[in-house]
Amino acid sequence: MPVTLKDIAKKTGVSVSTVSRVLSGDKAISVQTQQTVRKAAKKMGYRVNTVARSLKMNRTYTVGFVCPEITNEFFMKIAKGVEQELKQSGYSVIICTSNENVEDEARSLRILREKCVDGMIIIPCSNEGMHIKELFGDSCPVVLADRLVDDFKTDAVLVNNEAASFDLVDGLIKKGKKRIAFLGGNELITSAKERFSGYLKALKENNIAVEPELIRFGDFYLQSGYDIMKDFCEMKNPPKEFFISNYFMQVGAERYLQEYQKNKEDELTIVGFDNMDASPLFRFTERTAVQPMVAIGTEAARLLHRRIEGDKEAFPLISRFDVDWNVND
Amino acid sequence: MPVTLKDIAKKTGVSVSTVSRVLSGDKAISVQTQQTVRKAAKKMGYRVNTVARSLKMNRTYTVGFVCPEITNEFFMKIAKGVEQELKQSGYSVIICTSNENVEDEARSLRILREKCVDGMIIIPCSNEGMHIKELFGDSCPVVLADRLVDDFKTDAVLVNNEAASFDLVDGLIKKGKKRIAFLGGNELITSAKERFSGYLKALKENNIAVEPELIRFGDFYLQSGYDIMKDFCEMKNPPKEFFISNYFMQVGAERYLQEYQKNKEDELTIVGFDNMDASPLFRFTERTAVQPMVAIGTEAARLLHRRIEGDKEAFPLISRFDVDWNVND
DNA sequence: CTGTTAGCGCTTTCAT
DNA sequence: ATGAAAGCGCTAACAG
Repeated sequence: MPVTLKDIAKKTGVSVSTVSRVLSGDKAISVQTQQTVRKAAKKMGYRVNTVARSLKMNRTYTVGFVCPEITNEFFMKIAKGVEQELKQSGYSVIICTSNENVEDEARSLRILREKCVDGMIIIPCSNEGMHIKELFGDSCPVVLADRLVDDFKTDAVLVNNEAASFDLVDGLIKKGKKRIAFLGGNELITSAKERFSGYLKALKENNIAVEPELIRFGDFYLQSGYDIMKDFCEMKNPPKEFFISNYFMQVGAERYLQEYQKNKEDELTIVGFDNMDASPLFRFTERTAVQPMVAIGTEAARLLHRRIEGDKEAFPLISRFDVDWNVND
Repeated sequence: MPVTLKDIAKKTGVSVSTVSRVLSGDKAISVQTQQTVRKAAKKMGYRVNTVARSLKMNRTYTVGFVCPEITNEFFMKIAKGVEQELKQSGYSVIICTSNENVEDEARSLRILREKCVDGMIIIPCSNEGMHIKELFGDSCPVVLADRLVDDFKTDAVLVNNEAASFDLVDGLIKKGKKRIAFLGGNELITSAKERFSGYLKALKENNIAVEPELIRFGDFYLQSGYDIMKDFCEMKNPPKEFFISNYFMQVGAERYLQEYQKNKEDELTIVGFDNMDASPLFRFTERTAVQPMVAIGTEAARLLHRRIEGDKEAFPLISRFDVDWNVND
């Protein structure tokens, strides 16, 4: 049985409230008593029961983080930023997954709601936000990261997707490339949409006609990158330049090329989003826009913290980071 | 303000205890009352407050998961197994990081202890276990994953490291290779030690003398793989076969080779542990032992669950998985 | 400076 | 079948 304040009170002969005061650093206690209590607490191995404290204070010092997939390095870098930042203010983070579907997402949100988290950081798995609004709308602050939802306006932290993908595609065009294939992410998702806009904008500004057969959408995961790259390569007149919307689709695309194109002397070029530890091993990926993943998490955490503390300013606040640039080789 | 049982009681004219009974599925309540209460609860948007429930029941239905680094795909696959499995029994998981140091690990453990988790799954960052024992030793079940600690015997789930690395090294030797370099992980860590034993055993059984200059230990992270590979390649008489102790060190080693050896026609061969999405892009890695990462998590979770439910059988229980084999190309 | 008291929201005997 | 009452461990007025 864990030691409680009562046990310490009994042992030291003071009241429970005095023990509570000492242990929560109340200065208005005689040095004498402080010492006695602290010593006893230490000796008895006292650990505060935060469940009881939370019930009393109506504050759990816990925030929820929901993302589509927990083994995804991109999401976890954001989670790392969140955790690092919030830890400093005494919060812990419960990480939940939506497994890329709205039902699981809603389930996770419900659990977190019942655990009485003080705030939520969500990387939504779709463009739907009603379930978020219903559960947390007016009771607990919510910050979105990486993506927005259509039907719930709240604080969010993202990157300048359109500008970055414009720059990437425009760069290829300036080098004389005109047939640039587009490997998109899940079309429901903000970042996929915005990166596509950037692509279109670059073509338009350079007066290049859109070729619908050069545009394909996947789901931001490896297999879709593999499959789409395969389809492109099997066209009668395959493109040689590619914009790939995220890291995992790059891995898939590079794997396809590695398996089936290794002996061909084609000069293929890939540009796209993000850069991870293994990226320098990619053979065709040339230039990438790299999101400041940890910083996205840190910023989302800061924003959330402000809201938890009661800051009502400029709601909703959408914060956009610029990407960094990476050149391979 | 969230709706409480009291609110529902007031609204429906029954007592708080009746509402509680209905909502926790007690059958000994008139169908009439059940309906009324349920309807009211739904209409008012009632959500149980698990903080209060936990305090009363002395059970939080929360377990802690502590690992050295949250952005590490290997650890997160284990976490995924844990989360998937435990979710089915109504538990949620708080994931914390030790940042690869014992102080942070102890800090995380303390927080989890204060949050009154029902159990712990730990991937320890070193061979030290006293802080774990002191905090949880007799109050709350602890299962270790991937690694053991020296001074605290408890349930654990690992793989057959020695046998796997023996097989890998022996395989190279049988192909006539005699100078196999060893790139080790953090020497404090079980898996690093056991993989080294397997290497030594393979040399010994094949009557090959150990060459100390072919043995180097890193820390299981990319940079150490890079650095050690560099050192090996800069020897007067560099080895051509390598055993690399984990995936991240493989990435580092492959990156070094990619940067500095790309035009040389050396026939280098790498074997080692684990296989991730990007592994097929590795140029030199030939054969790997792949740990069933998700299954390790699942098993650890099952074990923990049994202990939480009070199973005292055969303590401590050490469960070892066999690895799978992967051949590149 | 310290003790007494009340109560956070819930579950659970014990009555009835 | 239902209600009254106690209490989980803690904090916070309010007294003194």
